Amino acid sequence: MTRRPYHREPGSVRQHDLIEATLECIAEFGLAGATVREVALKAGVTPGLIRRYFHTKERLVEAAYAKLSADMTAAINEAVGEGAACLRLARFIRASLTAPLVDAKTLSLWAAFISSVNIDAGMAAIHRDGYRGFRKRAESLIHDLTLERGLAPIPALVHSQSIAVNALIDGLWIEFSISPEEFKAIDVVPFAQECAARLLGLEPNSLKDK
Amino acid sequence: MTRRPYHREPGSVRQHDLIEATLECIAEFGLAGATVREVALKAGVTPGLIRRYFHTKERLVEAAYAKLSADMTAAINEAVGEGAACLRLARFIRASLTAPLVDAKTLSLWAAFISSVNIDAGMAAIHRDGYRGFRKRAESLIHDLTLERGLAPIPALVHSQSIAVNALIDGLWIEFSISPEEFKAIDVVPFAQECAARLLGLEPNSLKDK
DNA sequence: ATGACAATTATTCAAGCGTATAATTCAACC
DNA sequence: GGTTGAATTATACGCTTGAATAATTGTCAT
Repeated sequence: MTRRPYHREPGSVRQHDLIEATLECIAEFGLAGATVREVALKAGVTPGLIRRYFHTKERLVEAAYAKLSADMTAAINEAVGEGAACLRLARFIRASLTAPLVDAKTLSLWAAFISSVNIDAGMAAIHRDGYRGFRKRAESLIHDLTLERGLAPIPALVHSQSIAVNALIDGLWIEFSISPEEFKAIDVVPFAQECAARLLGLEPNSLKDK
Repeated sequence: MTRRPYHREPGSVRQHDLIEATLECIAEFGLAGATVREVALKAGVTPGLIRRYFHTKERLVEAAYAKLSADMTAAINEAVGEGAACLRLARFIRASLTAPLVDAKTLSLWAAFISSVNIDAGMAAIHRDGYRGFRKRAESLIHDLTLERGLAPIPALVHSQSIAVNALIDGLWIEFSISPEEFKAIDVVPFAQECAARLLGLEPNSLKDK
């Protein structure tokens, strides 16, 4: 048996690699398959480093969830960009319903983490943070859109509209991520944009981004 | 150490108890926490019985997923009942968005199973069966509703409408199951019924069941 | 140069896992 | 009323797990 070559890396790189390896392991083998040995192997290090940088496996998994949540948020934020509210909302819908967000592995990861939200208080806290941001962003887009149409935003109405649009997007995201082959016939992005327009009482083609 | 009293039960009772105990364990401790010992303890039997009735733990978990899927389907089917299509669809929405379907533990279970659909072929097959039935039922309700309005159902349109309504319901189901306290201000059933009416191009109050 | 120290690897440990098998219990049959 | 056999319990086994600790390596200040 030969000793693994000793190789130093900055702590931030090690943490990043371990988190990424954890996400890959969970996506491939499930939460139970993300063992310290498997994660370390995939990250190209020794299991002891997990203890060094995350103290326990539990904290590593929490960090991985936080990373996934942040990555998904960032992907959408980046896609939304600047411009008219109707255009930003259309881009918001597009980003939510195309790769990399729509992806079987991403859905597996999301489901694995969601399943532990009711079990683990730490995971629940991470979930709360990420999800609230997601909802608030949709709400602010719809708020801006209302202003753009020359109407006075009624907070309660904006709130409920954002819940409806978010639910529609979430549901489509799940269905298309989990069984893309079942919905081949539908072009999900324009379809979702039209549905959202209906929910908001807009003309069907007012939420296109292309 | 005292020997557990020997108590015979019909095989069907044993299977039912073990499946129920498995679901409880997964809801409480996650998939990884549903060990043969914990499940047997909760079912009031000895771990050996799992092997006897399900051969492996894997098959027990698959049976538990099938049971959850069947239970959810049955709860909705029972609630839909008979009557006018608009009434049945309204009841379909109500049943999907109230207890026992809307429940934190049910969501935990569902997420745990979904997270293993991409990993385990057996789970994928069970998922496919259950989910297809769910989609087909919504589709047939919308089909009947179209006829009821005196229109000729266009298959592609019915199909896409059912996808949209299903997505809306799924999304609301998840949001309300996972954080009911965040949406206290909204009466989800009439809200969902109005949203579905919008998606289908109906008048807002045409999908009420009460 | 070298000694201290942090980073990394290697080893060890007790606990818990799924499974396999052996030992018991009870009811039904002849 | 023994006997057989299925249902149940109990025990044993090999393996994997997360964690703890020991051994090693390289860097950097002095």
